[in-house]
Amino acid sequence: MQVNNVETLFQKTLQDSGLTAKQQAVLSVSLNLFAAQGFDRTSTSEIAKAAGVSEGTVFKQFKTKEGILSAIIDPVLDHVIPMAATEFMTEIDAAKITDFEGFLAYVIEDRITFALENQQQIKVFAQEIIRQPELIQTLLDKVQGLVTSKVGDIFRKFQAKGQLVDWPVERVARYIVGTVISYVLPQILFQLDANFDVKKASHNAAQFLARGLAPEK
Amino acid sequence: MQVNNVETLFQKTLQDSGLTAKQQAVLSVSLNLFAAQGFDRTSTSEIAKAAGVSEGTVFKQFKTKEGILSAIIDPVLDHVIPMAATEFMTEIDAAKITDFEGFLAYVIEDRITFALENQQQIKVFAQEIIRQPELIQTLLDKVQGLVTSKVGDIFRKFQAKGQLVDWPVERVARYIVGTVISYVLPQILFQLDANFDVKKASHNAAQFLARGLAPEK
Amino acid sequence: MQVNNVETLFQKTLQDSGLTAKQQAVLSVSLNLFAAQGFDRTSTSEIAKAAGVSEGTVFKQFKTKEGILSAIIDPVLDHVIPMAATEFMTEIDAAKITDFEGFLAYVIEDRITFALENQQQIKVFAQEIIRQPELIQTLLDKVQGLVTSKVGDIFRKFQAKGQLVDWPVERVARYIVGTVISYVLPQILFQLDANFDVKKASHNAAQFLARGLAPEK
Amino acid sequence: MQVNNVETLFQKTLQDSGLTAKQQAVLSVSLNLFAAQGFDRTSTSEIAKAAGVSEGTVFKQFKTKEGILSAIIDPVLDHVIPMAATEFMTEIDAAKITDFEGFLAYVIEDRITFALENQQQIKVFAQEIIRQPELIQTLLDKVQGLVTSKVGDIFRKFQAKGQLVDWPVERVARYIVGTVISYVLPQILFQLDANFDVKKASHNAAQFLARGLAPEK
DNA sequence: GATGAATGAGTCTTCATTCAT
DNA sequence: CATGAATGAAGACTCATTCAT
Repeated sequence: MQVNNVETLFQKTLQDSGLTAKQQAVLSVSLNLFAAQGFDRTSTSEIAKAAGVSEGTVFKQFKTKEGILSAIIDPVLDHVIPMAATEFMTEIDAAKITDFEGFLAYVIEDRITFALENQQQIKVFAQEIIRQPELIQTLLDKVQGLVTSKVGDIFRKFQAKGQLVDWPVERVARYIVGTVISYVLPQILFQLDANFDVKKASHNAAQFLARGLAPEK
Repeated sequence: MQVNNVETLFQKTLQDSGLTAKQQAVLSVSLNLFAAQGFDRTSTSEIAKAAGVSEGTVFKQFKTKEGILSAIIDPVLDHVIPMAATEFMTEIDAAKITDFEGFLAYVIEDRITFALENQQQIKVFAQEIIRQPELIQTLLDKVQGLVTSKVGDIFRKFQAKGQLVDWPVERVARYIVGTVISYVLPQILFQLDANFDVKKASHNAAQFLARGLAPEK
Repeated sequence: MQVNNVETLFQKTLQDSGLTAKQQAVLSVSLNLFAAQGFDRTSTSEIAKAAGVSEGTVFKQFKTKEGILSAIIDPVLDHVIPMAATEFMTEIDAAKITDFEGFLAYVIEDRITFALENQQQIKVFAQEIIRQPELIQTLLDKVQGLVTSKVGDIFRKFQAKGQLVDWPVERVARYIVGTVISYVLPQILFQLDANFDVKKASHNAAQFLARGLAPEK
Repeated sequence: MQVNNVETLFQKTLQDSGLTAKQQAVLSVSLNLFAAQGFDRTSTSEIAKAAGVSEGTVFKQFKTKEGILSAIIDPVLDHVIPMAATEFMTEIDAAKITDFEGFLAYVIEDRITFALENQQQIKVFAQEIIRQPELIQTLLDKVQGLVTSKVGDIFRKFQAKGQLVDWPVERVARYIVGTVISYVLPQILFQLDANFDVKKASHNAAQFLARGLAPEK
């Protein structure tokens, strides 16, 4: 099964970025600190100390503190998410998965795993989105075009097969996303459930969704 | 239909609090500023200026900036939410609503309305929860005891009537909450949908949930 | 033996002052707080709270914080010390004490006792003197005229009797004062010696001084 | 004659401290301001302005205002005083000074000179001791071990020679210290005597002490 | 490129003092 | 007289940012 790992991709981005080791340390450390205590509660001197560099170095490359945040968020927005989406879409071979519930189980497990593996970035992103609601539009713009048509195709295929209710794509997507989030968000923001079972959660969610999205009798 | 309005309750709390008009202004202004730009990005001098009081006045009553936050959040935690939950529970007369989907539609509309009317507090709360994950446990503790048994009773009644699948209460609740959130959260955090139709949203959500939570054939 | 108790005198001053009970509480509490933690480190709100009065009351009578200090120090300067000095001088009956060492022992014990009984005022005074060196001149002016002639007379009497070296009054006084202080100051500022024996200390000091101030052979 | 100059030692400590010129200016200026107007009455902005640096610079190095005080007091406690004591002890060659009064005159002049040359530090120290009585214990601990045995030896030598009364070391030391203080303290805290004659004062003090501490006939 | 000392605007907070009730 | 809410100037301290080395 495919497991997207944004961290790896992000780090590869780092290496390809031409940044020195110290600058990469700054970014890496900033990601963790921002995720753990928030952007506003993380000082640049804290970053410098944690990264083992001077305070000047932090600004040499990124100009401002916001610049560090951008350097973390932008590549996610520009490359990681699109790339992940593309890979994801490519890999989905709807033809092979004829069963809608099976499709859901696959997708959900994949996305939950993805999310859990990238808690840090998601946390930073989530915090930033609260402060900059326009970010979500940017995100939607990036992903939507890419995903919509493909997802729409898939949904239509399942609808044609009589496995999916005849609702608009957005509505169907909303319930899927909402259900996945009800599992993922508590897990990411607060580690409530220490022994969280991704497999079981995905199966349960898929089961519920398949029923709720089954076509009218 | 009953519409809980936390704002009214909160302001009543204010009036009963023995706070002077100026102190209430501080709290009121702080709520709006914290919601709009976040706790960390709101300075006490900004609050003082917006409330039309001196900076000393802000601290005379609330001791610290965190104290203001507590004065906003604590009553919500201590009174508003329990009170709202009680009222809500009391009002639900499961006997009258024999139809599960009707029950859901009622509950969902009520809660969406509640949430939309209290965007500010919820936003402040949401931001604070990210920084203080233990808050959610406090919240759960407050509400759970109150809600669980009653909700459990209702669910069991619908299960007995053959309108609700025989899943654990938590699982059923999770899907309901997740679905509601998928409507409410975007609306609160980013005013994406200018002309959001609560009635229609509630109906749709209830429809989907009733199908997903229908008993096995 | 005569024991001057400035505290009693001070409190009598208070009662005669026409101050209300609350105002007296303010002064009394201020004395203790100033002695314990210093003038600068004691806030007026702290005084108000400790005295059980409102913040306004503190200023009603004494106008400023410095005013409180003055209300504590001035009577000491204006009445207590002169009165104590007068009493002291009056009581000394040099004629009866023909022995210089006996005279010293008497005086020293009396003054040490006096000092220990009035640690608070002395501490406040000491702290204030460091900040306002001119205070000591005021103090000297008050006491000197009163004491000098009398002390001078006594010294001259002992010199005439061949029990006291023929040095200027100031020089003799300096050694006496210095020696007494070497016993008293550590005791007042830091309670070093828990079981301090005034009687023995006085006797020792007198013995030493009598030898050092004995006339040349 | 040996003249300890703490100021020089302190400044050497500064130079060895690796502090920049600006930081040294902060310390130097703070010493003078603290001595002149007290720690509590000196604001950090005042220090910054007087030192010709920004307020941030003051805190960059010393973290807190108390940190500045520590940076002034600690080296005195840790290095200057022990060093001065050692030098002092080393230099005393009791063998050469067979006369107890001569010994006293030497010692007293040396210490008075030392004190007068370091008025500032002593004033700051004195003020701080009133607020932190435990400091004196620290000071005693530092010096006592160093001094006691040596001083004890010297005293015993003079006692053996029949030049010093057979009293406990502490008692003898107390009178010497008390007498010296009676000359030094007024001079340091209030510049009462503009043309103070160290030589004469030392001689007088030594003369008095030698008589008071002469062995019993 | 990296350093870290220096900056100064800005933050939270305290406190002596005033004044309407 | 007494109260205590309100004030605002000042205080200690932080922090993003700059720049000479």
